[in-house]
Amino acid sequence: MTTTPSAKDTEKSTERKRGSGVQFVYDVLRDEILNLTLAPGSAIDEVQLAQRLAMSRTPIREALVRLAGEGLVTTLPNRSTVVTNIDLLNLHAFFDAITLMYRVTTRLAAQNHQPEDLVTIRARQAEFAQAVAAQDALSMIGTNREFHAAIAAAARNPYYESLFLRLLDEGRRLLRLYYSSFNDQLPHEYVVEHEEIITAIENRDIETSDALARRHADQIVSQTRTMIADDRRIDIAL
Amino acid sequence: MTTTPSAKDTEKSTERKRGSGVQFVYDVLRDEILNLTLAPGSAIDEVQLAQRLAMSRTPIREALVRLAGEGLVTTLPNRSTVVTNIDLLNLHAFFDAITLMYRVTTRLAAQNHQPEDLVTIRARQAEFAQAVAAQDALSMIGTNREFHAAIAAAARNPYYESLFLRLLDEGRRLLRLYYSSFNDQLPHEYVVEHEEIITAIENRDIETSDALARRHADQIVSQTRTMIADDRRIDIAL
DNA sequence: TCGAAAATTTATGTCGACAAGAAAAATACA
DNA sequence: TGTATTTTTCTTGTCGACATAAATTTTCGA
Repeated sequence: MTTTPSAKDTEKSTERKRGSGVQFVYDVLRDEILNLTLAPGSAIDEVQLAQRLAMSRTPIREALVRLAGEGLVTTLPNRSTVVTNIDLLNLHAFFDAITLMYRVTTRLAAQNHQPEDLVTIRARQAEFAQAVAAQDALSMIGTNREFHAAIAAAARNPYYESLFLRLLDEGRRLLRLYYSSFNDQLPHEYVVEHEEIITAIENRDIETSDALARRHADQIVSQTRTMIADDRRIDIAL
Repeated sequence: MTTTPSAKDTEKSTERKRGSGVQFVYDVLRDEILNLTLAPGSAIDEVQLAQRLAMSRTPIREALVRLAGEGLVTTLPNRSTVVTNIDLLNLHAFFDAITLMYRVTTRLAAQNHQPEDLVTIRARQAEFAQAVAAQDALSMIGTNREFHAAIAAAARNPYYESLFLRLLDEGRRLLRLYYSSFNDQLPHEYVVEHEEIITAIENRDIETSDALARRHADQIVSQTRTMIADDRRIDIAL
């Protein structure tokens, strides 16, 4: 575990454009955190990262500051920065907030969407349906996020959008912990619910959009709760 | 305009603890941005700031990254970072979001507050009432923020809390633009409404809390809208 | 053998410097 | 005189190095 000569080295070392350094580190770290490649609670060594990504510590630190702002890492003063733990005790706050954001963004999408938004939303839904057909649980999580992110974009409210994206990412991390038991027929129900949501948005039916989003969120929340309840053994690992 | 020998130099230069640099810059910049000491749209010169605060550019850049994450500054790639403009065109999104956050945090405070929360909330309310009595518009803005921030803390939902704080700060910046016409009897109404909200929270009356918060928010929004409508001349300055 | 204090090591926070884009200025050409 | 091009200047992005705080190890004493 000292040095990681993994298969994901990124092209040449010196072939990076000026100004892309921070963004690159940010993307890599963010992805590894959300994929649980970097375990919650694990420390992030700046020097090691600098070696691995072949750059100085400066852009790495700036990326870490950014990630800290989004709550993905936690910086202990004068100490190491660690990947933020998944807080199983405050899950109710998470579920409460994400449910509200599902509802609000869907409502506002019904109200404010432009024609091109529906094209994007349908494209995301197609990708989600494809992931479901392929029984690819990981891909489902990702494409489901993008579907709702597209709706949030159509809602035209950057404040809701940014919170919602943050919550969706947090959920992605949470589901990764428990994605093993993803072999029931629930995913197909999600596909149907997505279709209903699209129709409601298209019809600019705000109340129906709200109701559908709420039902959808409740469904997701209760399934996630079940997963967690079924799999308590992981808790002690945190 | 080159060097600014203003009256706010901060003690000696070398007397700063290790690790406090970024936080210090962050606090200074944040305050100056919210007070409009740094005008929206104005560029931030890293070198000049480094000279003024007597430190290297590194901690300043990290503070800027943090501020960018909160939307207070905007970083143009390979270009200067500027204080984020107040977007008067998307105000409806702002009002929508802040109204919802007023409601949600007040609801949840009624539901989740602990005894010590009420002590804090009452203290903040006393400070607000004092600002109103003193006719100090600037202090009203600040103490009003702290009052609602205390309620948000009692709501025990960090997701709502962080969004709400961000919105309250944005509102503080907005009101600064228009705080001149603050000489009517409205502030006293706010004091009364605050008292009613406290009572509803204390009684754990969720629905009343919600209704009061909504009315309070509508009041604030409509007053702000009026201010803006009365004072269009500033728009061209942006 | 155990515990406390001192020394060492490790990693972070900060610094000054250099290089590469972008804006501004200067020059050349029509 | 106006426009295009080159040059200069200026600011940002990145780097390597040093200093300091915390963790770790070592040493000393009871």
